[in-house]
Amino acid sequence: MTTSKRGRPRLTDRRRSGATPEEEILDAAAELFAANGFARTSTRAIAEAVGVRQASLYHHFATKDDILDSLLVRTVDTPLRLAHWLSASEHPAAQRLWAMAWFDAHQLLASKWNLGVLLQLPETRDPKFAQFFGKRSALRAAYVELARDVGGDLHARLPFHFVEAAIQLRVEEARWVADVGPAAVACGIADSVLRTVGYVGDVGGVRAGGAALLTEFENQ
Amino acid sequence: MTTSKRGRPRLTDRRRSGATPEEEILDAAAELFAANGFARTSTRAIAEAVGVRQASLYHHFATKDDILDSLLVRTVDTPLRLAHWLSASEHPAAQRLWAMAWFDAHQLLASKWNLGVLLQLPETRDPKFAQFFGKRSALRAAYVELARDVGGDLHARLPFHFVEAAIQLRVEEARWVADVGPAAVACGIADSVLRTVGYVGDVGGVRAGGAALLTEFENQ
DNA sequence: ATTATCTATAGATCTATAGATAATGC
DNA sequence: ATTATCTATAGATCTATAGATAATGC
Repeated sequence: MTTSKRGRPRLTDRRRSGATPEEEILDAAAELFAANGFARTSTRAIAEAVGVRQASLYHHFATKDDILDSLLVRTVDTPLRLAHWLSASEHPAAQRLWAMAWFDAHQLLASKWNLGVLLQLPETRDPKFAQFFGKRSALRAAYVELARDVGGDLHARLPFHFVEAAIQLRVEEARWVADVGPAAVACGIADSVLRTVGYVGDVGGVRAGGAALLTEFENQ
Repeated sequence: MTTSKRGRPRLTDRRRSGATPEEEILDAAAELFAANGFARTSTRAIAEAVGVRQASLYHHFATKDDILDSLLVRTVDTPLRLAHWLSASEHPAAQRLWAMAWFDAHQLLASKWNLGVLLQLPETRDPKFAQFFGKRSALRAAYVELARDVGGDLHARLPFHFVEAAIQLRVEEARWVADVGPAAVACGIADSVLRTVGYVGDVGGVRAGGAALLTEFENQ
C-alpha cells in the first residue's frame, strides 16, 4: 500500500493505478496500446501517462517490446487456466464450452482496457513473443477440443474466433455493449457458439450449468 | 497492357501486378500493410516492393495516409453494393442474410492479400478516413437490418462481427482455410450466422437460394 | 550502498519537399 | 511541354544508453 520511497523522487505525483512502477507502466501502456496501437504509441507517451521521464521506463523494462510482452501474457493466462481446468472436469461438454466462451468473451468485454485489441495487432505475430504465442495456440486448441466434444467436427474452428469478435464489438458497438452490459453480450456470444457447433437442445439449462461451473472455478 | 513510356524510365523493370503505377503501389502496400501493419510499413519499403525510389510514390499519392485510404475504400465498396442490392430485393430474408454473409466472408478469405486486417488496424479509427468510416457504418447497419428481418432483435449485432472473424481465421488458421477452401469456410460462417439470429429451419434450401441470389447480383 | 529517478544525447529511423533529369507527345 | 521518374536532404521523430542526482537502508 505505502509506496516505497527509495530512489530519487519523481517530479510529478503518482497518478496511475498500480502498486509498483511496473504496474503503473503496464496500466498506461495498456490504455495507449489499446487505443492507438503499439507502433504509434511512443515510450515518451507512456512515460507522460505515468508521470515520469521517458528514460525512466528503462529501469523497469529492457525494451518497449518487453512491455507489450508482459501485457500479452497477462491477457491469455486466465482463459488458458480455465481451459485446463475445464478439460479435467467431468461436466457435460455443452456446459464446458458455454462456460469457456462466456468467461473469455466477458473478460474481453469487461476488462479495464480493451486489451483484446493487442491480440490482433500485427506486432503480435513477431516470433519475439513466442511465450505468448504458445499459450494462445494452446487456448485455440482447447476451444477446438471442446467444440468437438459437443458437436463433432462441425465448424469446430469457429468458436474461438467468434468469441474474439467481442474485441471488435467493444470497439465498434461500444454504446450497445454498455447499454445491455458485458454479461448479456457474453451470454449471447456463448449461446451462438453452441448453435454454431450444432447443439440443438435447450440452452437455458446449459447456461445454468455453465454459470455454476464458473463459480466453482473461481472458488477453486 | 502496353504500359505508357512517358516520363523518366525506372531504374528497375516492372515487377508488380497492376496496370498503372498507382495500382502497383496499392498492390505492394496492400501486401505490406496486411503483413506488418501500417505504422511498421515505411514508404521506403513500399517503394522497394514496387521497384521505384521512395520519393517517387509522392507523384501518385500526396501522403502515406492516402494510400491506406484508397485501400480501405476498396475493401468495403463491393460488400456495400451487395447490401444495397439485397435490401431492394424481394427474396426471403434468410436467403438475403445468408448471401450477404457468404459473399463478405468469402471476399475476406479469398482476396489476393488479407486486406481485412486493415479494417482492424488502430490507424483505421482516425477521423481522417471519414469516407471509409461512413461506408463501413452503412454496411454494419445493413447487417443489423438483415438480421432483424430474419430473427427479430435476437443477437442482431453479432452477424457482422462473426463474418469478420474470417479475417483472423485467415491469419491464424491459414492451413485449414487453404485445405477446405474459402468457399466452404464462408459457407460455415454463413450457416452459423443464420443459427445465431435464431433461424431454426433447414439450411440446405437457404444455401441454394442464397447462391442463386449471388449469381443474379454478379450478372446484374 | 542501493535504488529509482533525472538530464542529455547518440544514432537510427521516417515522411515529405525541392529541384534535376530523361523519356514521350505535340 | 508534359510527364514520371530520379537524387539529395530538411526536419521531425523515436528508442535506448551514459552518467548524474536525490532519496532510503544498513
